[in-house]
Amino acid sequence: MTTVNALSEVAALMGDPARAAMLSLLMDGRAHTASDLALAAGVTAQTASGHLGRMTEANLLAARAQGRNRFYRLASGDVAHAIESLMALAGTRAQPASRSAAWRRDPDLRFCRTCYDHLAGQVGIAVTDSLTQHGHLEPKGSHDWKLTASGELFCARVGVDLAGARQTTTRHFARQCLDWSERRPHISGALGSAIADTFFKKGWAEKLRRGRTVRLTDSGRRALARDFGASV
Amino acid sequence: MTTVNALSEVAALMGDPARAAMLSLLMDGRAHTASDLALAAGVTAQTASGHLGRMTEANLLAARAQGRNRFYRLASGDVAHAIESLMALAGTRAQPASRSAAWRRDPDLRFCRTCYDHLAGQVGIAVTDSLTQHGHLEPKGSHDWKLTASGELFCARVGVDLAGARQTTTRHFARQCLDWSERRPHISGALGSAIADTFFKKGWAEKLRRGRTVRLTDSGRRALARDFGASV
DNA sequence: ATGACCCTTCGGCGTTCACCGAACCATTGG
DNA sequence: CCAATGGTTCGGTGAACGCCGAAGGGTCAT
Repeated sequence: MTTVNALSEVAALMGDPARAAMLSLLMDGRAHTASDLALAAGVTAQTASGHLGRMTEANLLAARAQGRNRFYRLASGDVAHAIESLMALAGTRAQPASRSAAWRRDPDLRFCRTCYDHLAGQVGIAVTDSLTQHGHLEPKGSHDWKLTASGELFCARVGVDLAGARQTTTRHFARQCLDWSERRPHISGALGSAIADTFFKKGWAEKLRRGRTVRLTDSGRRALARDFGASV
Repeated sequence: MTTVNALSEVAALMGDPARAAMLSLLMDGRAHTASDLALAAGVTAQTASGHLGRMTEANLLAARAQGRNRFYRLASGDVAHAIESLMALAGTRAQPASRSAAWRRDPDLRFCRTCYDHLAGQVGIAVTDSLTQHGHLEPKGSHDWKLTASGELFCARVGVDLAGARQTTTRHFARQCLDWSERRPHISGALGSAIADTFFKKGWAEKLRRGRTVRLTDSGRRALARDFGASV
């Protein structure tokens, strides 16, 4: 009974078009101002404020005041994961015709994007597949991965900050996150975040100014081939 | 953006308390009747029908008519995954299978009964599972089974009158029939009837005087273990 | 201070949608 | 045949909620 109410309440929060637009923008993992989110949702500031308050109240968002602005971000990776799962469902809703139409509309987003703080899309899947195929990563249960001994060596060689990822105790270490465009799980959690950080820090990838789209640089493409044995 | 609208639409479907209650019940992975779901949601049959129609339309549920009943189940594991992700946000977990009042009203009926002319209940499912797990039977489409070459040999060895079953041209040969109590398909059609006949002819099972309840004899229990590799 | 900017709270309006009563098919059993 | 059961469709009603205008409280500049 309680669990049912909780399900409907959180789903109803995501079920409003304005709130969904806000959440969609926040899927880039960055913090956005209230007015920025109002603009993205196509509503006035008052309306947006109400939405943001409710979502913060429900622990979907985390708020932080800074000067005159108020910044909102997704409260946790779990929230991003749930949103991604729902998007995966939405992708299967209308099968072939409208799928290919909506599919081609944003090929860059499909190719590489941030999902909260880790990589998603073809690149995210390529990284994950490389790790599993080389035995660095193994499925553990239905929601997690296990980093093997060879995986630890691999991280050290490539420069992934494993120690930093292990420091956070409040967070899942290696999580399976269902990719909405590829429809297969990619690596998320603290490890997924650390891997993404490596990509950004080494200049292998860079976030575009607007949206969740990520551009894979030439050196990133070479790194994928050299270190991961993958091509995209 | 198309993906935003799709997100809000699917989330809004889950956001209604009545629909959430239905989905929560369906998380047990089984198929449930429309009235069962109406009861679980605490709404009338008309209201439930509307909800179920909308969720089926959106490919969240799959419907299958059987006799007077209409069985609904989650359309895919992805749907279950998304629901579970949403439940995780509220810190609660999917509830295990809940036993209704009708469930324990007649344990014998649940154990073994006739469904028209073939076996149903735990025994019917055990027989069907044995055949599929040994590669004798394969799903064909969404309503039929295919009897493999090894399945033909198995029938000959156990004494199922395959030739007689093949004679009837007016009837489906190997049909999937959704089990009322187990909520999974068991074998029906001419082949299911022939298998049941074998059980009755060899004294493995006998129909009780009244009702559809069937009693599995001791020799039937041994035959299940010996010939089918199953235990109930 | 004064204005400009950002955000929130309040109140009233309008649309949406979940709900049920009633009536209408379909299947089954006697 | 008819009665019983399960399910759906239709129409009207009521409440919930998203929306904006107006007003108020912070924060930063000049």
